[in-house]
Amino acid sequence: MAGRRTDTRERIQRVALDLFVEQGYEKTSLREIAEKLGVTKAALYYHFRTKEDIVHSLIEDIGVSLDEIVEWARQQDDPVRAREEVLRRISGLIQGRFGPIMRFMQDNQPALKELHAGHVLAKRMKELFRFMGADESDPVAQLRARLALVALMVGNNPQFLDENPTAASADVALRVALELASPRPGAGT
Amino acid sequence: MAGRRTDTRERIQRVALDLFVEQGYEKTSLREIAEKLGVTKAALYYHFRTKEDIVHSLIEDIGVSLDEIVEWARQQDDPVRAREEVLRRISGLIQGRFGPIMRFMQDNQPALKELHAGHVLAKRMKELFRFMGADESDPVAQLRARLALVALMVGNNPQFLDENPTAASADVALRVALELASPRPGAGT
DNA sequence: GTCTATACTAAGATAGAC
DNA sequence: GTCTATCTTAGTATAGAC
Repeated sequence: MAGRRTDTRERIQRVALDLFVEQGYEKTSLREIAEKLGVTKAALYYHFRTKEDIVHSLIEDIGVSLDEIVEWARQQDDPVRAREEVLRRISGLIQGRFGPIMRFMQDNQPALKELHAGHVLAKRMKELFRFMGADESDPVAQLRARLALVALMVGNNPQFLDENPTAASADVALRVALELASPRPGAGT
Repeated sequence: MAGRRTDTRERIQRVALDLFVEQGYEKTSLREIAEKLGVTKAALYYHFRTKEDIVHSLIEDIGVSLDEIVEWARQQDDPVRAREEVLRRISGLIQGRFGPIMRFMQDNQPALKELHAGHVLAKRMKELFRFMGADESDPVAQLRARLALVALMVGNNPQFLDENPTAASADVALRVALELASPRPGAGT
C-alpha cells in the first residue's frame, strides 16, 4: 500500500498461504513461516501486526469479489439465470488466483470463525448458499441448488479427487454445478 | 472396558465432543474440558493418556463402521445398487449416534490429519469417494457420483443449511444423494 | 479415582540494537 | 528492514499426595 518495497511482504503472503493450505492455519507457526523464508519471527512482525493480520491480507480481495457477486445476484429478477451466472463467476474465481485461498477457507473454518475477517467471510458464503436455494420451495430442490455451489468447491479440493485440481476438474465441476442448479424437466412439485 | 465405573470417562467424551464440534479441535484445550466438567486437567489424564487419545476413543467406532461399509461395497458386483446401499448406510450412521462425530470429522481434517487415528479415517473416506466414482468413465458422471456422498455430509452440517440438521434434513439429503448416484436416463456417454 | 503442584515446551508478541 | 533477546501466556503432560 505505501512506498518502500522489497517484496518481502508478498513473499510472506505466498509462503504463509502455502503452509496454511498444506497443514492448516493453527498448525502453522510464525516460526515456521520465518524459517522457510530465511528470516526471523521479528521480521514478520515488521510487515504484519499479528498472525491474524496475515490471514486478513490473504482473504481481503476475495471477500470483495464475493461481496460483488452477492450484490449482483440480489438485483437480478430471473432466478434461474442468476444462479447460473453466480456459479460461473465463482468458478472463475476458483480458476483464477483464488483457488488456493478458497481451499484454505473450506478446510479451516473452525480457525477462521475466530478471526474477524474470517467471520465476515463465512457470513458472505452463508448468504450465497441461502441465495442459491432461495427460490425453491421444495426442500429437495433447495438442497440440490445449494449443492451446486458445493460442487465447485469439491472440484477444487484434492481431498475428494484422485489427483490435484486442474483446469479440467474445475470445468467438470462447473458442468455438474450448472446441471444441479437448472430446473428439473420432469420433476415433481 | 474394565470394572470400576463412575462414568467420568463417558462424561469426558461427551463434553469433549461437544466442544470439539462447537469450536474446533485445536481451539479446545484440556483446561476448558476439565473446567466444564468440574474436574482438573490431571483428572482427564487419569482416564486418557493424551488429548489425541480422547479423539481416538471418539472416532474408533465410526472407523469400524466405515470399514465394514467399504469392505461390503467392494464385494458387490452390481455397482449401481452397491452405491445406493452405501449411501443408505452412511445416512444411517449420520442419523444414528455418529452425526456429531461426522460433522467433527468434516470440519477438522487439518487437525485430524496430524493424528494417527484421523489419518486412518481420512484414508477410509478417500476409499469411499473413490468407490463411489469407480464405475464411471465420464468425469462428469464420476463427480456427480462422488457428490452424492458429499450431499449426505452437507445435509448434516448447519454451515450449509438454514437451521440445525434434523431427521428431515437427513432424509432430504439422502433423496438428493440417491438421485445423484443413480444413472441418468437420457444422458450421454 | 481424583486433586495440587509443577515441569516443560512452544506459541504469539515486543523492545531495542544494528 | 532485520536481528537478538526476552516476555507472557497457554498448552500438554507428570509426580506424588490424598
